[in-house]
Amino acid sequence: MAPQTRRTAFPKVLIARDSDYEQSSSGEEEEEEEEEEEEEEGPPSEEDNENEEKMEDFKDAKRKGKTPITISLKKVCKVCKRAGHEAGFKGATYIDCPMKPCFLCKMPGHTTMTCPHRVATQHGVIPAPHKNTQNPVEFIFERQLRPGIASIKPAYVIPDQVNCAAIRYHSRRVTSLEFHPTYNHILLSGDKKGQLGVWDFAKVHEKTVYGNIHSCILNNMRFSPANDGTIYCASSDGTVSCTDLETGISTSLMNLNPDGWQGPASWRMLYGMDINSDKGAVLVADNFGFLYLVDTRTNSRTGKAIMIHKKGSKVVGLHCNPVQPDLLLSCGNDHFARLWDMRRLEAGSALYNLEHRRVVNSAYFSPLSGSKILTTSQDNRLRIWDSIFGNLDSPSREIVHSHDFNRHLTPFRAEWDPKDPSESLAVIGHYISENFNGTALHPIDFIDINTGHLVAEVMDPNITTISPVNKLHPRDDVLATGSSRSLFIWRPKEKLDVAEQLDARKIIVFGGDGKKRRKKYRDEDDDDSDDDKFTFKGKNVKVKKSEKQTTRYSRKAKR
DNA sequence: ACCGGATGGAACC
DNA sequence: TGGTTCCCCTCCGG
Repeated sequence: MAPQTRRTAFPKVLIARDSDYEQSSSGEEEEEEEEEEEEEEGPPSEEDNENEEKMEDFKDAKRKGKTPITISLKKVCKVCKRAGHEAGFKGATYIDCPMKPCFLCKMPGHTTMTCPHRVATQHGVIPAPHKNTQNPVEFIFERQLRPGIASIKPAYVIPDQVNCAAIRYHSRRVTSLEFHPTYNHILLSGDKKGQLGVWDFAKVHEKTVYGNIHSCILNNMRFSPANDGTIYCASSDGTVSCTDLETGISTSLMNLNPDGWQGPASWRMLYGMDINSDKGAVLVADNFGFLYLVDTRTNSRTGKAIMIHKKGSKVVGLHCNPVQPDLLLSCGNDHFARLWDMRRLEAGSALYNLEHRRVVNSAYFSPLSGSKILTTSQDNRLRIWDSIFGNLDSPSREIVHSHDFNRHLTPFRAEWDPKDPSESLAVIGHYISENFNGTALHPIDFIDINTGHLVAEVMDPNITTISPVNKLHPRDDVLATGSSRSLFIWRPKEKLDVAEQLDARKIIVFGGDGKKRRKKYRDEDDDDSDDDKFTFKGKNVKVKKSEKQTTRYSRKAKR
């Protein structure tokens, strides 16, 4: 939204040659030998010296707001523009630029290949300090609660095989997922365009897409606790909607942009949302730091907007404590997650302010006891804050994990496994790719947040896109993934029979696809009716025509 | 097969 | 404080 500007002067031209360094430029070398300290990196290498002059020029031009055009006859790193190394894929392995801090843990001196946090079985563990050992709360916990907690943790069950079809009914990337609270096979999905999909993944072909509820990003959705046929959605169009899933009839409970588009400075977008059934309220928060309450009985806004995060900053997440209805957790772009008492909601009155080094993508209470908080921050760390064994002044544990990509992707959020009685299993997509048998894949990680161990990485050679949106089923061993525009359902491999495993390999992309895309495969004007038919579990479903398409989840091959 | 665009945040000054 | 520029593994479609 920032205004586009044009360069006013022609930039300097630099030429780097393979043999000895020679330079031709647009003319006079003013202030060429101006003193300037090189950025603090290790000792300069041969290549550094060779290119010093060029770098000076580069910086010089940069200072004047002109980016020089570098005509390179020499192989140069695309990241740091220096010779002697090259960042990028070597086969399916990505080689980092050694001049940059580690892309995983952000510390200088090594790359992701050699990062100590990259060891698979001990993924990025920073040991948890065991605090407050003589704390009376802990004493009571040990006396009264510990006996009720199984000492031997049940083995985790990991849904690691795509078993029913991948579906692609969204025309833009998926931004949110929610399982139906009572129907086990219904998955709701929202996308960047504001479309809401309802998918019965047991009857694979049964899907409904509501395209008229919102006009842009569907950021969060929650089922009504009172009526599980009703879903609330918060969108970047500034409205909260309440939709009946049977009829598709939707009402708008609140519209923060009643006057339409008046420019980016006034356009309000709704991000975080949760429902407090105890108070009969839908809580939503916007991109200017404000919280709004909507009464679910009257479907109308109550009270005034409350500033809960830094003025002008986006509040991306809200979560009500599952046990204590008065506790509210929020997180946002001001680098904080904040804990609030619903009875005393006013600017600056948070009970705790959980500090992070970067933007906080999500903050969730643990699903059963509500005593732990799991946050995902753009500094590539998951943090666990424990209100019983720790205090909320600092995290009990930090887990280094690659999820810091920002633009063009839905933000990664670590999600609890709602079925895990020990409240220690979390799932989160992985940004940087790993080399799996020669294919660069972005796995979905299952992490034991008590130990920091990577319990499992789930991936499929046909899914080459990044999977930032993941949700574990509230009752079944099922994982739902939103990756680009596609949805995937995963189940544990050992629970699939042979036929199901074969099915999983056969049927891949089907369903209403974008018309423009389908033109790629046929020229005639088309609607949904003339796709090839395919039988899956006795149901007629539609699949793409070409053989390639039926064996791939995504369109493009990656090498 | 290439390339531009949609985009958000941070680091500059 | 605001305007400007840059940014390391996107992904789609023209």
